[in-house]
Amino acid sequence: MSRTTIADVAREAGVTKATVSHAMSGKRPISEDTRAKVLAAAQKLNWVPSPSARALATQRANAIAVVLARDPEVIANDSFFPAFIAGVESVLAETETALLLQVVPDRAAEERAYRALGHGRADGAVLLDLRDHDWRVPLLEELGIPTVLVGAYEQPTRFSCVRTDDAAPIRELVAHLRARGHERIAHVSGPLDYVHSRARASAYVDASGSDALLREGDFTASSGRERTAELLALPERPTAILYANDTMAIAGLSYARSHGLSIPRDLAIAGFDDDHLSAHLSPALTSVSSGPAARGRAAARLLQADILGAEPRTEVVDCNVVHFRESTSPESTSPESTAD
Amino acid sequence: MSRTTIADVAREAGVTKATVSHAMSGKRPISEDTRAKVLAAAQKLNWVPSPSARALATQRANAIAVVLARDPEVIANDSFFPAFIAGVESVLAETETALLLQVVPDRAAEERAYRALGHGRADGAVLLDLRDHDWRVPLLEELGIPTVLVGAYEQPTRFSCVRTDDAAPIRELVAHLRARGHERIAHVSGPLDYVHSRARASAYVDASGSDALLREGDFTASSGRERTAELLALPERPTAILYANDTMAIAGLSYARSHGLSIPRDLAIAGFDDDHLSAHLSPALTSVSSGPAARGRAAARLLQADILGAEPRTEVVDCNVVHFRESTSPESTSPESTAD
DNA sequence: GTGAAAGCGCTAACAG
DNA sequence: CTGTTAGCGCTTTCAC
Repeated sequence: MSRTTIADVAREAGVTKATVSHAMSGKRPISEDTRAKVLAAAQKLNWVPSPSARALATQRANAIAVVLARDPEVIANDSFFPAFIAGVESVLAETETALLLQVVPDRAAEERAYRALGHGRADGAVLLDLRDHDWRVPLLEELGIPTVLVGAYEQPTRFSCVRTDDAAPIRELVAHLRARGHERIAHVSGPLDYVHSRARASAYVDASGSDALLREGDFTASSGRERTAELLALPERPTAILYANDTMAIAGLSYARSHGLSIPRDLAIAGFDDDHLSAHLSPALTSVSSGPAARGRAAARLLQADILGAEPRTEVVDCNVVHFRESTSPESTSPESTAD
Repeated sequence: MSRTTIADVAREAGVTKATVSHAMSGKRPISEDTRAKVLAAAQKLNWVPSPSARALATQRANAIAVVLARDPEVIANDSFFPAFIAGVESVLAETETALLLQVVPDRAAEERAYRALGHGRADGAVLLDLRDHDWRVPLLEELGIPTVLVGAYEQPTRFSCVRTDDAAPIRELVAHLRARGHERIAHVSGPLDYVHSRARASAYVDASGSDALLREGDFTASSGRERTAELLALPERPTAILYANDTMAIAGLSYARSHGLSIPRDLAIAGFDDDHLSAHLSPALTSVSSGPAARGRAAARLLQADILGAEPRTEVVDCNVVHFRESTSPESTSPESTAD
């Protein structure tokens, strides 16, 4: 069961390990003759270089990492994450780079995970769900690990960023609802310590002129239900609710319906992230497609460039598209198609 | 920027590298005194062991791999995969094990990826979407890499398996439709070279008594649309269609509707994998929840046990639940809740 | 153009 | 109970 190593290949080809290494990498001139012999030997023995040995010697792992502090459960019901990962992988696949996905239970484990990256477990990291003064940013800066921040982040940083204009679609939605006569428009946000949740929430407050109808959710269906219940119990209940994701929107929709409200007649509803089935719901759900795949691709590209020594830079990926559907507009009735 | 190593810790604690190593792992008796000194030094220097050095020395990577030959695009629109990964991660998180996800463009790259695992890039592999006489199985057996097969596989193997009874829910669906007077029940399957697709298709053929209305799809919305178009163009068109996933079912549903059919009156429709939004569609989609998270957890457990030296074994995770909803039964009208 | 040898950071015999 | 010494498989000086 002992694996074949570079030494085996060298022996088979009648050269030294150094020659094999250079014949494969092309990092120094090799005669056509010996290169052919080496290639043949490697082929014959089915040799692949050991990633850990190479990582140890070069400090390069050919992998990038995503460390998640979220409950794994959330991954399953989130429409952003899978599409984002798909976008990342579509870029990584080109260079046979792997994605190291690590879910950690607590802060200590999270920190350990990032420190381990510095030792050639991965060459870079993607940071999602940033918070204000996120502790991970200075840590990774200190460790000197190439990193890309996905989403809004206010503090100065020398890392690459993938940004989107989170405020625009919210303004657009509020305007759309206003135009239809809605005056009490509520917002169920994501956790407000996330920068992106807060950016959207404050765009909402700006556009609607008040935070009286702002409620904080946590992206789960149950929080969508609960915040909706609170809002609908108000003496002057809202006539429209914007949710920070589709899962909460649908939970809210179900709740409202089970309490006798008709959507969108009695209550208009909009989601965020545009799950691929949202266009097919009844009523079709108005939602904002946030271009997760495009953002994943951008993040992977920036990170790979950074790893290869390019200057970090910020890229604004503007792929937010509001899909207006039945849940906010009684008249429109044909389900639209979703876009990436 | 030079990382702190075990040597730094040893120096700081006034002991040797070996002592540090053993103080951390507990693999040999250490006096309380020195252990405390070592721990303090490690803490002070924020030391984490280098995963690649450790992998090189122990042949253990503390990671397991999932290599995907699919188009990344498919990951984004698949409801099984994210939930499965979430299940896997929920088990791995307990032991700070990472998941190495690698998407490969072609067969050669796929083989290289598996061979690289043997060198301590990962300790084991999860195989999805098995085919008959899948070449990956003998390869991994030869490489001696602990592996778990998810889904049906007919050939003998010494690897662990996570199985489910794929036939039962199909039989149940066919019986359900028969009881409602349907006589021409069609099936749009997944690619028939997948063992699980074929298992379901043949259960369908057995239950329905014929393969005249069996069509092969590929899990994409467009194939759902096309196969539906073919079926509905038949002189005697089916009155019910079972699809191998919800994405195809919904595409079929849209197509049928746009051609003037009412669901379920003119055409009953059922999906598979029970996307978390399917219960909220209109009509709510009858679908089979295949317990992806439970299967992910089982796969991770079996694999970890195998890695630690346990005998491989087959576990039947029976978590298929058919959710009968409006798309197959005119009378039932309240959207049910989904379960894991 | 190629070989020899050192070393990446860790673990695991083997001594004491 | 702890120190010494080899490697794990690769890359990379430094010689030739």
